[in-house]
Amino acid sequence: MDKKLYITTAIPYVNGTPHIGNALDYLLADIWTRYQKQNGHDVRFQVGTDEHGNKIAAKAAEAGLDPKSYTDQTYLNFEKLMKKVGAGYTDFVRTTDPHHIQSVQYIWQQLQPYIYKGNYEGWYCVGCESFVSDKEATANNGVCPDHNQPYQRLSEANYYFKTSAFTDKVREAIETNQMQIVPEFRKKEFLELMKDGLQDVSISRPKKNLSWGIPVPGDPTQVMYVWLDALANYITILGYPDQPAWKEYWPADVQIIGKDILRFHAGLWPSMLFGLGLELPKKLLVHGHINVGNTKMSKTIGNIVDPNQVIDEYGLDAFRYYFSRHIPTLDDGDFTWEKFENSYNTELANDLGNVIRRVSSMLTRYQAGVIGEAPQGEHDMGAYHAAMENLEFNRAIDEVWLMVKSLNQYIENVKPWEIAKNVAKDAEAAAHLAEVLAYSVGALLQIGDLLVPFLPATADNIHKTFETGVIVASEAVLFPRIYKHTTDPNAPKA
RNA sequence: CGCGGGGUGGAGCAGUCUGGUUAGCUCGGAUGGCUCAUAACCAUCAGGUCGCAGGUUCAAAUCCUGCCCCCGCAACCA
Repeated sequence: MDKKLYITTAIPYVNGTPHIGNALDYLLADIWTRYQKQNGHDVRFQVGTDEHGNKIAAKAAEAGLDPKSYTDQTYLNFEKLMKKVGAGYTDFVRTTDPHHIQSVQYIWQQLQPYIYKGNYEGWYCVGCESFVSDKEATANNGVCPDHNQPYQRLSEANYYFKTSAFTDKVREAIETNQMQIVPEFRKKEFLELMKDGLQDVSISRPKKNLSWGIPVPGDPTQVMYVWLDALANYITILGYPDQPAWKEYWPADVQIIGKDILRFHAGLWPSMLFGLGLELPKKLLVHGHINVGNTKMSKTIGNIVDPNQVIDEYGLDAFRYYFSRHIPTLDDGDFTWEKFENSYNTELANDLGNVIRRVSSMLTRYQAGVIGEAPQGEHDMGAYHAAMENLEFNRAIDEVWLMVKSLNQYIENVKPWEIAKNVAKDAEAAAHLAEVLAYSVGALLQIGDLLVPFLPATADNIHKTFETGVIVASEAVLFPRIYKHTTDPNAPKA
C-alpha cells in the first residue's frame, strides 16, 4: 500500500551551466514521483551534483577560487533549475558533502578485494594535465587544440576496479530483467556492447594530476576518479552505510539516466553493487537526447535551447507538457520554438484550456455556478496506467487528450445551450441540463486527476474550480494563446 | 561483412512481435455546421506505390531473402 519507493536522477558535473537534458531528467523523475505519490506510495526522489575532478579544479583556478568555493556557487545553478521545473525532490546530494566523502571511502574499502594497482597508459596533454582518449587524440591529429602542443604517451600508476569479475553476474541481471533496462533496444545495445566482457576500470589518479577528489584510503598519493565517486551518490544520500534508513529505500525502483551514460550505469555501477553485496536497481530508464530541428544541440552551432527561457515565456506547465508529451520518454525527441508554440496553442489553449472554460462558463451562465453532485468520470484509464507503468509517459498523456477530445464531442452532441433555452418553462429540461453539466464536470475532474503528475498547477486549478460543487470564480484564462514564433491565423491582415 | 534504431498521405507518429474489416492518430489544408467557449469547438472531404526488388500465402505495412537511404553508438565521455 504505502510501499517505500526510490527514484534517482543523474548528477550533473557542475563545471557548466545546466542544459535542457538535465531539465528532462528532473522532469521525468518528478512525473514518476507525483504519480506514485498519488497512488499512495512513499517516494524518495534524489537529485544532486557531481563536484570533483580536474576540470572543476581548472575552472575554479580560472575564477581565482578554490574548488569548493567555486562549486558552492555553481551547484546553485542546478538547484535553481530543479526548482524551476517543479521537481519535488526529497534529497539533494553534493559529492563534496562530508557524509558522501566518508561513505565513498568506506565503499572503497569494502571493494578492496576487487581493487588492484596497475598502470594507465594513454595520450596526455601537459597543458590540460589530463589524458585524452585515443579517439580524441586521433581526431586532433595528436595535437591538443587548446594548448597547441603534441600529446605525450604517458603511463601512470592507477588503482583499477575489477569490473571484469562481474561480467557474468551483470549480464545475467540484465538479461533476466533483475535490473531492467528500459527501453528494450537500449538493453540489447548494452548487452551487445559487453559481449566480450566488462573491462576493468581505472578508479584513481595520482594526486599531482588531480588533486580535487576524494582521497584514496591508505594511499595519500592517489585520489579517486570521478565515476566511482559519482555513482556512489545513489546510496550515500540514503545514508549508506551508517544510517539504517537506507535499507528501506534501496534498491531503487527507477534510476533515470540519459543514453550517453548508460554504460556506466549498466556496467560499472552494478559491478560496484555486486562488490558491496547490494541489490541492483530494479529499472534503468534511459531517455534520449533532445534535438533542435533534427540537429544535435551544440554550443558550436549555437542552437542551444535554454529551459529557463521556455518556462519564463510560456509557463511551467507548458514546459512540462511539451517535454513529457512531445519528447518521447524513451527516445530522442525534437524541439523547435515553432513546434513548441504550435502544440501550446492547439493542445493546451484550444483543447484543454478552452474546454475547461466552456464548461465553467455554462455553469456560471445557466446555473449561477452551481454544479451539484458530479458523477465519477467513467473513461477507462487502463491504457493510461499501463503507459505509466511502462514508463512511456508520452503515451499516457495522449490518453488524457483523447478524453479532452471526447468531452468536446459530447458537449457538441448534447448541445447544452439548446437545452438552456427551455429551462425557464420546462423542469425536465432544467434537470437534463444539470445532468449534462455535472457529467462534464465529472469528466474534467477525472482529467484533472490524470494530469496531476504532468501539469500539477493545472490539475490543481481544475480541482479547485470544480470540486466543491460550486464554481470557484474563474480568474485568468488558462493558457492564453501566444504568437511569438508562429503566425496568428486570425490576425487582421496588414 | 562492427552493433543498434528507423524509412507509413505536406509534417510528426501508431500499427509490424501474435499476417486478414474501407491502413489509424495528431498537426497542417479545404468545405460546412455551431455559438457555451481562449475567432475556440464539431462534422465532412482532399491527400499514402506503407524505402526498393523478389519470395511465401487464399491473404502482407505485417513473415522470408537481397538491396538502397537516414540516424545513433563504437568504452573512461563526469
